[in-house]
Amino acid sequence: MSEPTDLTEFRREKMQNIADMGRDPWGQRFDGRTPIADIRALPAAKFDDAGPSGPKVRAAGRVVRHRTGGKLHFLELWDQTGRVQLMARINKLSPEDWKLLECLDLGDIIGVDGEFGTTKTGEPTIQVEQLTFLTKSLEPHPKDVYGLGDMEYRLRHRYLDMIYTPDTLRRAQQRVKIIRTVRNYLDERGYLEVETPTLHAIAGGAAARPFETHHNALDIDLFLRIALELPLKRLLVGGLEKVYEIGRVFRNEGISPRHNPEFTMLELYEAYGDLFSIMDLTEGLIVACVDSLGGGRALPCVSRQCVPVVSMRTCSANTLAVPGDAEGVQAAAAAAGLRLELRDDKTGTVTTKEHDVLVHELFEHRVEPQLAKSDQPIFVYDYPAALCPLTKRKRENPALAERFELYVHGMELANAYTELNDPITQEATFRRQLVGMSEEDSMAKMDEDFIRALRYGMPPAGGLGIGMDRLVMLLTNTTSIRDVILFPLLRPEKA
RNA sequence: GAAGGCGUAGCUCAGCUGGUAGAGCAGCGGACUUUUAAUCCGCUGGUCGUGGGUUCGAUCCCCACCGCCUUCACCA
Repeated sequence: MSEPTDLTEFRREKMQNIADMGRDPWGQRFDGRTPIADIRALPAAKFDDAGPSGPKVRAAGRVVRHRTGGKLHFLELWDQTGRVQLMARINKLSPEDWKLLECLDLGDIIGVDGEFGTTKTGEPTIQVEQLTFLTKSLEPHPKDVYGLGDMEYRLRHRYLDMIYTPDTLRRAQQRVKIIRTVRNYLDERGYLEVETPTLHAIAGGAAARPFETHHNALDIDLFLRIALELPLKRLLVGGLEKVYEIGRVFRNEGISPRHNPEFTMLELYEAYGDLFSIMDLTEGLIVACVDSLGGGRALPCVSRQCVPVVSMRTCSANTLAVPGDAEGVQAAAAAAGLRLELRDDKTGTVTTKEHDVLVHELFEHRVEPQLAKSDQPIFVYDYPAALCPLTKRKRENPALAERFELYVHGMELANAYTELNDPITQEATFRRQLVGMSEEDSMAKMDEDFIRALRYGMPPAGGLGIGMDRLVMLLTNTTSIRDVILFPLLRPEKA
């Protein structure tokens, strides 16, 4: 990548010096080390050459600081659990190890054996007695005290970001905890985790542009999945009563602080449930995730009483003061600066937007910003049915769908339905969606097999989708999805 | 896809209506056995994102391109 500079030349020289001493610059197996966090938890007394010695420890890690002196060096050793100071005194080391010490650069990986204790100033420290060289770092490391400022640099050198931006590693570890908590929570309640295909012949289950690919042997075009929904519902037909999948989905759309082209989704289906049983589950699940990180429940996401359940209609009416009739909505939409017409760029056709679409746009433009101001998580329900093709309609009002979304700090965190299991209605909504769809979107073809599966009979069910990346963002208090995805998509560097 | 901002040493950043670049840290040499942003003395380090243009002269002004960031659009 970068051309050799003087800085790397010096490191190469030192690598050669190490090899000339008969040490391996690339190291060997190193058994019996203790994680630095565990070492720091040991009882530590002040070093005393005359008195009894402290516990002998072995640690391995990366040198992230060093303060050299004539016959006394201080270093800092870093591993994934933390940092600890090393003290190297010339009279405690063999002459060979002292020579090796003088070949160390920032970023080298070493193993140490020594006594654990504290220095004069009380700093927990390993007094090094034996030094094992494990890996030479040939690239100059950033000086960590100022941190890494440039986001592009951090993303293109994520490995350095993990070492020198403590939050990056911490969040990666918290992400693991959260996902494991979700699995445990669901497993304990009898949900089966399954894996369904990533390559789909028809990209269904959501309305997003898919990535396209091609299978050579079958000579067919395939799509990376945009949702997990349709295969999982087939499993409900097949008799699995509680299923979930945590998997990567791919959407060929814009990149933003809340969107990455590939992201991790939880989808879950529960036979004989509905959106309210799912609401309970969602709360329990998220609370379990909050608790898994320790640090208490900073978010008021504890019980149903604390979580307002807001109807989209009520919400719209309160915030916008419009009646539920079509004229009122149109007037409010116009006042909000929304376009009332829909133009198809390909055909040039101009059509009036449907009432339901306008309600939804009003919601997004006028109500969502209000939700963002709320400290409380909010379940929003009573979505216009036209916006929810996979959702069962309310029996008492078929214009509304049995769907809720959970908003936290204005971010859509979860999306749930009472699932539509009526194949006749399902086919009709699919057909309605496909009418007038542009050529570009025609890959969202009717999934005939899914309809067929419904005709065989899918039990009434509740379903849930949670964007895991956004959940991690929420629980780790970050505002960019790039902070919770270790390798977000970037344009490749030029050669 | 649109608008705005940014790109200077290994890292973090200065650089004044245009006179071919500075600091701290890192690095190199030296001193130092209790430092922890160690300190002290000396030194090195740059195709100022890339390519054009204007100008006697461009890091600075103009154009194009590349990359990142922010907002918007897309994302039922």
